[in-house]
Amino acid sequence: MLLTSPGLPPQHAIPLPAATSNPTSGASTPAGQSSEKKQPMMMPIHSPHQANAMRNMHQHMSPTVYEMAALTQDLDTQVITTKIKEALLTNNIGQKIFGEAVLGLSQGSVSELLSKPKPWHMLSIKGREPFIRMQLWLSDANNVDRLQALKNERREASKRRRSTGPNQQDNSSDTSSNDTNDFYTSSPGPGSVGSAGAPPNKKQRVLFSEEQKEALRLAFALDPYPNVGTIEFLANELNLATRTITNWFHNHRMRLKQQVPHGPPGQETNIPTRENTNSTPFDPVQFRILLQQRLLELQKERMGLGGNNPLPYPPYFAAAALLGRSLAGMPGAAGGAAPNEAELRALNQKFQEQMAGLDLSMSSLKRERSDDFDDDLDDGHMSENENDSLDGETEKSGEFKALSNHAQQFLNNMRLNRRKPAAPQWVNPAVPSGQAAGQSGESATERLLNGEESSTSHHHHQQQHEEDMEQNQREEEAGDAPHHLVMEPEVLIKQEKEDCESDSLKEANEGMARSQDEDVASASVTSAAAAAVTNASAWNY
DNA sequence: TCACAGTCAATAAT
DNA sequence: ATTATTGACTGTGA
Repeated sequence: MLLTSPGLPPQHAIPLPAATSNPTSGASTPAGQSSEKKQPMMMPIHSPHQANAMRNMHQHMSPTVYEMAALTQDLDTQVITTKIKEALLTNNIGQKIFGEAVLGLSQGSVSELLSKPKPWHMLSIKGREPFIRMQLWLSDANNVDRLQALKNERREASKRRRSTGPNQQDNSSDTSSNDTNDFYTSSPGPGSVGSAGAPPNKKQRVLFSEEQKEALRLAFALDPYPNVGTIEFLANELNLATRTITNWFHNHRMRLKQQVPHGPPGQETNIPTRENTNSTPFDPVQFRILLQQRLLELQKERMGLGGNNPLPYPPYFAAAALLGRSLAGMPGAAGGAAPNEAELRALNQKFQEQMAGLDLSMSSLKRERSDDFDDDLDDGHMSENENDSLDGETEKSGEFKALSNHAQQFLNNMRLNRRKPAAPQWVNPAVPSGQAAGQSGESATERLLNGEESSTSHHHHQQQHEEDMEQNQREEEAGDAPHHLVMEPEVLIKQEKEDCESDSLKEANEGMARSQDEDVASASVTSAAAAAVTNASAWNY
């Protein structure tokens, strides 16, 4: 039996560099059923001793972080991160070490978590775990000391290594990792490349040029949920892989949503916000025109003129949508037929009017990567005459001739599929039926844990049916079922509204919370659990 | 296959 | 040296 010691952060994150595939899914997974598990389980368990020692609380092991994350309703992530930041700062502890040792996350992730914590109700259970860990860490008396110790340890290790020559993989202290190693040429998957053994296919992060970014932002403003046709069109225009385009859209959507968590009182920003992105279906012609303008401006700005004004975007979006709507009503535009000059001119006009008051200037004009200005906009003819394309009717013909091809076919596959984004699945409890989450096999467990009384309690109150369940469960625990805690409480916090209702949870929480100190205050994390976890030497120190 | 949530990890910026 | 940003990837679910 392996009791997963609750607080253990997802181990690794330290050792394996590239091997993204992750151990978690390891062997299991028989053929069929995919229903993988994820979450905390299976870790090597250091020290079998004490493991079961403490864990007698009603023979129920203390909740795992996952469970806590699932059962905790409402936690102020902002407060937690503030405390953490403060603690790290005053003790001179870096995000890197904190992330690795406490959260099991990389520096970048920690940074994001700390600086832009998503509100609790927006987090999935998985996403809540780091916050639970932070909370637990905060309530750990020796938290700082331990990290400090670890820090020293590492420093010495690296020092030693440096002086003793290149090889010599430190070792003593489990927590190796460290800077400068990382070449584990292991790069498993693709294989093919590698060969030379030297440059393990690095990741090579492709940087977009300002122009490309601008184009993407524009496209996003016009249609945050582009369909395949649009994606392809963009990929073509910008000379990027479609995969890259979709990645960008995904990332952008997510990151946009992530910020602006405040402003609770009414006031829903009109960020794209999922599906019904009504507005127009994205018109390549329109896109080109707008883009051209943007690029011109961009260029202008680059050449001195610092008329730059920040924040073009949010407003920009609204404007674009607006624009789109008006254009939609126009004859040829988006109609399907290649636009003629008159129309184009009209479009431009419209556009100008609409955009008149806005500031479309680039906010982030910093870091210009040496005027590669037009190299990426395919045929380059984009920027040729910067003599203010608008108004003149000269350049249109040539330019749009080229475009009409794209546009043409584009418009064809357009409007087919416009799939609506799946509903957000925050804390999707569910376990609707079938195997769903659990997968630890036995449904008994699920049922048992699921919903109300779940952990803690079985002594007091209720439940008609569970008598025997209890037993089942016991057996299971004893048996092996490592994960099993996959319980899926009826958290169902379902985004907005009703977010704080689920009484079942409340109950559970209360149950768990009985006794013990309470300095953790603000949080409703069960302090009991916290204590247990804490002294169970949970972290990676 | 798409969207999404989380993360990683290479770079940028401080 | 740290922290912030961000393109890409993995695991899920529909």
